[in-house]
Order: sequence, then structure tokens, then C-alpha cells
Amino acid sequence: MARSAAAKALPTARGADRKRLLDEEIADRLRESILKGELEAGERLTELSLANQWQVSQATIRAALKLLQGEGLVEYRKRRGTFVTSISEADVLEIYTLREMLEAFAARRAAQRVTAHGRKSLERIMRNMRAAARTGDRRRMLELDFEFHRAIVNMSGHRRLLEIYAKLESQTRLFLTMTDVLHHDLEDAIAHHEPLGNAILAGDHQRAFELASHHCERDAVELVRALFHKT
Amino acid sequence: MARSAAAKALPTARGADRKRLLDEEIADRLRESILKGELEAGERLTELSLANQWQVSQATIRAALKLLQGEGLVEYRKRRGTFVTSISEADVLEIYTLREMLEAFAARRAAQRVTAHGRKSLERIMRNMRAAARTGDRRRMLELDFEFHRAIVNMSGHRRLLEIYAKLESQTRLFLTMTDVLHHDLEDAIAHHEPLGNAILAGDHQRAFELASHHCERDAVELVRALFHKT
DNA sequence: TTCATCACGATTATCGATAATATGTCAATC
DNA sequence: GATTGACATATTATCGATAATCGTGATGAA
Repeated sequence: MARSAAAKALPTARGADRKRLLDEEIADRLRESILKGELEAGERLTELSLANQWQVSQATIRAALKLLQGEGLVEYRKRRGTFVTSISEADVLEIYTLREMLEAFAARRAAQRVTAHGRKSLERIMRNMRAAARTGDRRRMLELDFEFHRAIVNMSGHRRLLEIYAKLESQTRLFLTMTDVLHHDLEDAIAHHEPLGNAILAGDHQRAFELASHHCERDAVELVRALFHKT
Repeated sequence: MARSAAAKALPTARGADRKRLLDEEIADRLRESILKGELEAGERLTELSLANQWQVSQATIRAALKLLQGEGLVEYRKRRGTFVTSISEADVLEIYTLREMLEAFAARRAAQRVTAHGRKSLERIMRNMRAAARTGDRRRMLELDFEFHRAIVNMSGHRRLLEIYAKLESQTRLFLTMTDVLHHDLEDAIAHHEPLGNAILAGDHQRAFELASHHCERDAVELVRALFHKT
């Protein structure tokens, strides 16, 4: 019991010893529940019952919900409460058109400012992708897919862009983690990521821009079909 | 008997009877103070003192600050408090590169889906701009400038885009409302907005895209020079 | 039956108080 | 003189309770 050793009898330190804020802790658990699908889309989240459930005050729950609201995982209607965001086909299109634009922009900038650190992370991710393809680990591939794109946005060195992108990523997870529609062919996934990564590492910003643009568009089409037009 | 008439003596309804939430009310006042410059950039906002100042509870202040945080007008450091956002040259560049991209995207989409309603608002704004130019009202021109671009983003019919753009707009106000750097030449302002508006109304999405892109870039250069390199 | 109205129950909005923590001060030490 | 550490202080984090409000179903009139 680490920090715990001395703090054994801290009045308010419940359960495990935390360093983080309580509302972040709660937000994490809620986020997990939502992304796992334990909380269904559209489900209502009642502040007081969550407060009882986790033995924290309503204010803390409120703060946690605000956090998730900022990530676009829940929606808030005043005096009505908070609901798990449900994503429509129009939403998917919105998210992907935005991602397409942002990622293309990010890829161009990234190609223009490759750092040693950026190069290393991108290379690592691509290496891991190939490994995941070999072992046929689709869930891992999906995670690496997210990492890959986030790394590119990171390399763009644009803080606000990264913020916006992070929000889009969590919303993407909202409908991607549960379904299994992407990456049926893992080799195919590699084939669609490596060229982009290489273009960036080579500093070819024009090509990076185009590849990123097309990459996203392709995913979007595939996704919408899989999610909504499964006949 | 409506609730307003009978509710004359509502215990907690302070001042006038409100329909809006208290934290929104407070957020409005705070926003105004910040944008007017009454609260300086970097200034610390103490929850309890604001609570006393406006006779509301700390929780309400907290909620209001969260709102402003979402707009990017204040920054939050945990256990440290909330501070009025201060904008650096790098921030201005970030904001404008983002705006350039988003507005170009929005302009293209707007041109592709002009509605009667959209057409009317855009035309009204352009008419008002000409009027402002005639009367030499620079403050009004600035406001119309904001309206113009917001209208375009609105016409794009992309909810998430509008959200992101709104946030960028408030941050733009953070450094634009106080200074007076833009629109020295009002005729010039007209000359730089009308072609874009007309391209959109004509449905020329290619041209709208290019004009929006250049428009923003031009503003950015002018602004950065005026704000940071004024020698 | 159909519609409007009115209590009631559930839930959010707001409050005031207490606990926890960061920051600055000042003395003691090297 | 610089550094460290304990303490006081200011401020956020969290709590539990109360007030306001919304949705709903019951009730009664047309």
C-alpha cells in the first residue's frame, strides 16, 4: 500500500489510493462501460443513481459526465439528463468527412516536419501492424489503426487539431469498437496504411495529403455500407 | 395562470425570472467581461470570489467556467484554478490555419447545397456589409464579418463542423474584439467577401473553395503582422 | 372517446459546508 | 547566501441536502 502506507486512514480516499481526480476516475469507468457497449446508445444516465452506484456525490458524477460530454460520448439535454450518444448514418458521414479533411491536412503538415521522435513512433506502429497482420489479431489491428492516425495528427504539431481529432476518435470508437466491420483483410489494412506512413516519413507532403484523403474516404464508404446497408 | 405571473415570489429566482439555466447566465456575463477585456488574459478566476460577487454558489460558477472552457475562452489547470486564455502568436497561426481549412471545406459544401433560407441570410449579410462600408462603421463590419463566415459554415449543413467553428470563432474574438487591426479599408473588406458569397450563391463550389482558402490566409498574415510585429 | 388540467414522482439545478491540496513564507540548516 | 522543510493560507474538490422543474398518469369536462 504505497502512498497508502502512511495514508491508511485518509478519510476521503476511498477504495484504492488515487492520484487523479475523482471525476476523471469515474469518467474512465463510464467511458469504458460505454465503449464496451454495457451502456447502450440512447440510454439515460441518472446522476443520483450513478452516484449511489459508485459511492460518490452527485457533483462528482456531474463533472464526470461533463468530461464525457466534451468527448462527444454522451449528450446532455438540460433538465432532462444525460444520454449515451447514439450515432446515426448521418453522424458517421459527418465524422468521416471531417476526419478526411483533418487527416489530409495533418498528413501534409506531418510530412513537412518529421522529427526523430515522430519517425520512431510511426515506424513502431507500422512494425506492430505487420505483426498483428501475421498473427491475425484484428482487434489489435483496429487499435493500431487508431494509433497510426493519431500519431500522424500528433506529428502535425497542431495542438488544436489534435484536440478536435481526439474528439472525433472517441466518437469513432463509439461505433467501431462494438462492430467488427473494418479490417476483414489484414493484409489489405497494411497495404492501405504503409504507403501513407512512408510518404510522410519521406517528407512527400503532396503525396501524403492525397493518400490520407483517399484512405479515409475509402473507410467511410466501407463502413456506412457495413453498418447501415447490410442487406 | 402562467407560472410567471404567479411566481412573483419564487424563493430562488433572483433578479428577473429566468428561463435559462443560471450557469449559462453567469457564463454570458463572464464571456462579456472577457471579450470586453475587463478580465485580462492570464488572469485568474477564483470560484469562490466569483460566487460571492454574483451571489450564486460555487457549483454554479464551476459549471459556468466549464462552459467557457468548452469555448476555449478560459483554461483550466486542476487544483490550480481557471485562467483567462491568453493567445500567443503560435495560437493565432493555429487558429487561422484551422479556419482556413474548415472554411474552405464549408464553402465548397455550402455552394453545393444552397437553400432558399441560406441564400437569404447570406444576401442579407452582404447587403448589411455594404451599408456598414458606406457609414464607415468598422465595429459593425467586424461583426458582419463573423456573421458572414458563420453563415457559410451553417450552410454547409455539417453540425460537427459548426460546433468546431463556433469554438474557433470565440477564440478569434478573444484577440480581435479588443484590437482594431482588421478592416482598415472597408471597401477592401467588401471586395474580399462578396466574390466568395457570390461564388457560393452561384453554386460554384470549386471557386468558393479557393476563394475561402485565400481569404483566410490573407487575414492571418495581416493579423499576425499587426498583433505581434508592430514596429 | 378526446382533450386539457392538475397533482405526483423522478431527476436535475443549486446551495452551503467541509476536506484536501497547492503555493508562498519563514525559520533552520548547510 | 542558498536550500530545505514545516506551517499558514488560499483555493479547489467533494459532499449531502434542498429547491425547482419535467414528464406522466389520473381525473374530469366537453
